[in-house]
Amino acid sequence: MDTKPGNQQLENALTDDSDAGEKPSTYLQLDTFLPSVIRNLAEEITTSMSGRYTGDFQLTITEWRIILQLAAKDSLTATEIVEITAMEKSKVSRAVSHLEERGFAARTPSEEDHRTKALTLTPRGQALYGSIVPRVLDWEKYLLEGLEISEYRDLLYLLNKLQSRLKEMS
Amino acid sequence: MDTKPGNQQLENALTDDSDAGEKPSTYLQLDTFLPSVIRNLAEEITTSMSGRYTGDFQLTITEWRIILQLAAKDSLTATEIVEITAMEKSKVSRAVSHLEERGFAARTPSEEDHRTKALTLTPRGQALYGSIVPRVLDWEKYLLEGLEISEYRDLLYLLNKLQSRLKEMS
DNA sequence: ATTTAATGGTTGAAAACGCAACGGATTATG
DNA sequence: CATAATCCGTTGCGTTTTCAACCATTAAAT
Repeated sequence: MDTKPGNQQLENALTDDSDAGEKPSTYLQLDTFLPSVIRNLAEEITTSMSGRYTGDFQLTITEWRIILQLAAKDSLTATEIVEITAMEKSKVSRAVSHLEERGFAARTPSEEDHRTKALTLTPRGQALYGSIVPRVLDWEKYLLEGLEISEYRDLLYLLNKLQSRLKEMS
Repeated sequence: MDTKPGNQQLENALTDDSDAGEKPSTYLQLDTFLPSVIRNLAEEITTSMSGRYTGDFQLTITEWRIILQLAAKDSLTATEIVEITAMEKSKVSRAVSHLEERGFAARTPSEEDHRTKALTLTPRGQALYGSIVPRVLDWEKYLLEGLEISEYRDLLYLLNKLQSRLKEMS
């Protein structure tokens, strides 16, 4: 049944008598399970909003996320983006390459550390950012009509707290 | 500079004098921008937790998310999963195929509507679920030590409210 | 009834991704 | 110092994802 070779541990777990067949004793309540709730929400947000930059501007979500970071900090290193966004480094690397090819971003080798490169938005990249931001803010405004201002503040606080907790854990 | 043909709209936007060169007037505050905050958080949660099922059990995140849904509702249709998780339908389709090949899930053609198929976990799939859940709950418990119980409740409430808002919007 | 539209799910082809391995640069260790 | 270990970023390769087209079935419209 199992196509991949040599994962006896999997088979052991599955033929283990515990829980097999009946409803497992340890049951996972889905609608209060944060990983699911947050991921589903994130996915829904993305699909709802991404039309504002994928269509006319032909950006992938990954590229847009990188542009957001670069616009906010002016200059960043690839690993810094990785740390902030929790994306794979190869994913970042290739997305930046693509942005560079299209003239939206630039990679400048650092003076101090010759391993790193400073990533920046080109003027063209800033113009792109400037074109997209109003659309996105418009969308955001619409979204936030669903929350009281105090709720918005609380939500950000709690999400940040969770974020800090994850940093502690890793 | 632009490799793709025929997107004059993009070029128009970029050569438009508004915002070009200088810092755009409409600036996006990143650390209070929910799409970024939530997506980064979701990504961090995934990378932190996914080791609990990808390693020994050789499941992709997508497959695990589907298993979670099937375990919670016993029987679901592909589009129902799509609606709940906001994943692409082809993504779901192929992931389910894979789960079926490995004997974890089954597709049973529906009686009423011959277009749909009822998706279920096989006993083997339930056993897999039963093996993973404790690991995941263990991780969750650790994560939630970062929040007060009232905060946890508030967070869920607010995330749900946001979710509802998104449904309204679409 | 017959045609038309909409829905559920699958699939081909191209793009994007994830993992592991790598090369060059720096830091730590003996 | 030399040498090992670490770090930054890129790349090869196999897998997954995406987008659109598609088939089969059901619902709506004329």
